[in-house]
Amino acid sequence: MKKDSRKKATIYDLSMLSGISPSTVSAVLNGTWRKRRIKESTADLIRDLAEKHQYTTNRQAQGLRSSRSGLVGLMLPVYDNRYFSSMAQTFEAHVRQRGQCPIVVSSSRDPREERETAENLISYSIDELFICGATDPDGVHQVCEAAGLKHINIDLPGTKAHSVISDNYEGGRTLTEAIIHHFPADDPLVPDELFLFGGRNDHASRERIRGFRDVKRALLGADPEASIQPTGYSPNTARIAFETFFEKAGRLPRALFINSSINFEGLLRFMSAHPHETFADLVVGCYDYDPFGSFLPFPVIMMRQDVEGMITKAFELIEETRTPPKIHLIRPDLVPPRTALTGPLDGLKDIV
Amino acid sequence: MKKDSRKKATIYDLSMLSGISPSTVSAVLNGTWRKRRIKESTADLIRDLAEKHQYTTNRQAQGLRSSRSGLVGLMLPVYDNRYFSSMAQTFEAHVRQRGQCPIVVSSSRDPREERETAENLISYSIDELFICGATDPDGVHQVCEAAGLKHINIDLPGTKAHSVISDNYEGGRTLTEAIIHHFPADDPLVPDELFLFGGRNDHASRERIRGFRDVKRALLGADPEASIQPTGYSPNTARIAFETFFEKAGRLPRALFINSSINFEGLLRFMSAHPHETFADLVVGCYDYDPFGSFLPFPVIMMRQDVEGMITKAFELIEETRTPPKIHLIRPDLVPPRTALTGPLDGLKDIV
DNA sequence: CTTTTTTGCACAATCGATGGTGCAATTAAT
DNA sequence: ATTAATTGCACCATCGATTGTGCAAAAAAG
Repeated sequence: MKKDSRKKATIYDLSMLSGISPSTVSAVLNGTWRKRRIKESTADLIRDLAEKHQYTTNRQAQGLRSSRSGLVGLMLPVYDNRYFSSMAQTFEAHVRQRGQCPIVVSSSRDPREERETAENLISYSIDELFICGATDPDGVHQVCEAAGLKHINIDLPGTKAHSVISDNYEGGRTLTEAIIHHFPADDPLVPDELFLFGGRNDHASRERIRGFRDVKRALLGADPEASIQPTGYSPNTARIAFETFFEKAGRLPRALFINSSINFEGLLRFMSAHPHETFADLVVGCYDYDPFGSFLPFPVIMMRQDVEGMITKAFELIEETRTPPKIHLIRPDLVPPRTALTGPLDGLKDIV
Repeated sequence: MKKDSRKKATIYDLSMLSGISPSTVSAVLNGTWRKRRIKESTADLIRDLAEKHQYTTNRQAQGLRSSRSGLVGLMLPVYDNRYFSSMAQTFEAHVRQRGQCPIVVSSSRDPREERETAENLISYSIDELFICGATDPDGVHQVCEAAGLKHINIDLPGTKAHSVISDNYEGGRTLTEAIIHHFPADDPLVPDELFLFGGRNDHASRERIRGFRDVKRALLGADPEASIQPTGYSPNTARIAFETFFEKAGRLPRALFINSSINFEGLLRFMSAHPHETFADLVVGCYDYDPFGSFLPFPVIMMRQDVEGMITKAFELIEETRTPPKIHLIRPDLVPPRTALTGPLDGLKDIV
């Protein structure tokens, strides 16, 4: 009876089997059947049949017709660190809860690749795009705008669409204060013992640096220009910066403000080439949270960005296209050294 | 002239504008035009027009017609740890290189959710599915099989399709040996000072445990049953196991074989509740690599699973459906303490 | 027992791209 | 100058679901 069981059943198959027209089958299965005044009994019949034949709707056909795919895109710079991977995890949970399907891609912080990635996603008729940590959010905006695609910026702000980002200035202040206060009153930090490494000339780095400087000036009385060492977002350039500093100064600073966990990995690389004693009295503040990072042999104070809060806010705002673009700040949390926070993993059932 | 510029141009638009038939336009733009004996000049004309109007093909329509979407799926248990996030990163790179689009989803180690996730991906007519770390790979296989979808298991093996997994037995042996050899000859480890925590009753855990026991018996002469403490793959159950042990024994074992970085996070949670001295002479081996984990205050020996190797092998094998299902083992690498390996992040350009 | 209203569903066009088929016009062969 | 072969492209059905429209049959109103 059934044709090749390898081919999925379609509404036409169900139509043939039941003698009911394809349009009615469709209406029943997509829930619009009441509006179309289909008899309850007819609906039941079709639903049974659909179940029996394991019918699932072909989303390509559905999407073609309705020009909505049920796909929601998230564009990330990279997957492979705790900040972005928890972003992906949280995003996915939200999307699936709305009955849609997440499609997460990375674009390597390259403006051209960002635009091409967006184009590519658009060719799949995605319904919405979350642009996270883009180097050129406004470039991506143009592409989305041209296709009439709803979109929102996360992590790094743009000027053409709403943005939801970490409160980098306040976060930078808080972290800097925590670093300074970590030193005892009888042996306090002095201005040229506290350096900021990492980041580049983007909104997040600028704001964090501004917070860093403001607090440094206020609490330590001075803020030498040289205490800011932007390195880009790469472990390797950060490593080189640490090496260079170390060779010049003969030691690391007593205290480091590291701009991201990616840059922190640069410190790890530096560490692997130097004996443990090099870090005996080091204090690190890192703008990102990584559970293992929190337990290194020296005190590591971390800022956990509120990923859940950012994603939630972004979902609220993505519908909002009437009001002029605005930047929404989400406060990050200070995480003291040796702290293991719970995360998305804790949502899973504990099966042994 | 142009209609709503918010709507993407279609082959019909280009057809109207050029006076050339849609089928010819299509042939030119999808590359089959030589086979269809289209004049070079006609092709040029259409390509110019396509460029001018920023034409991109509608993948839904294309997919509907050809029943191939260009989407390649990866199903993960979770995103949020370095092993799986590097899996996602590596997978994406391979897929994009083949001109396809990655679609990564997580399924929480829940057999039902795994099958439903697969169904959902299938409804998007994905071309291939990589099933990574699935609790019930054979269940997912059934779903794929019914839809005629090519698929392959990674990380945890199934019996119905090819599997590419870490060489858990050899890895387990190597790691156990490394732990034991980390202790000096004048104060060697004794059998009941080395415990294995984490994992559950899955293929990976069983093989690692087998390697652990074999080496332990060979090098230490005995292997008490109690030295294996499966906890499932959750930070919290692992934490509880450490707490329980600690309360009973008054201390942690001198050496730990931890089954995964997720379980290692359970140790972090335990650590946050105990003073630093508790871990003064601890040696840890962890079956997974995390750069920050490698630099904890005690020696941490890690096994890095060869994600790149596994993904590469999986892409080779997924085409191979004639031969009976086989398990392909990929050797992991031993990573000594205080080692910062490079990873996918290093592929990015270093922009400051 | 008509006329009007409501119910229940079928028909057919549509979304955009693809590929088999057919048919002029051009070129080559005889 | 015919016939045969080749070139260049148009036509049309198709993939599967959606939706506006139309039309019988059943029910309600008169």
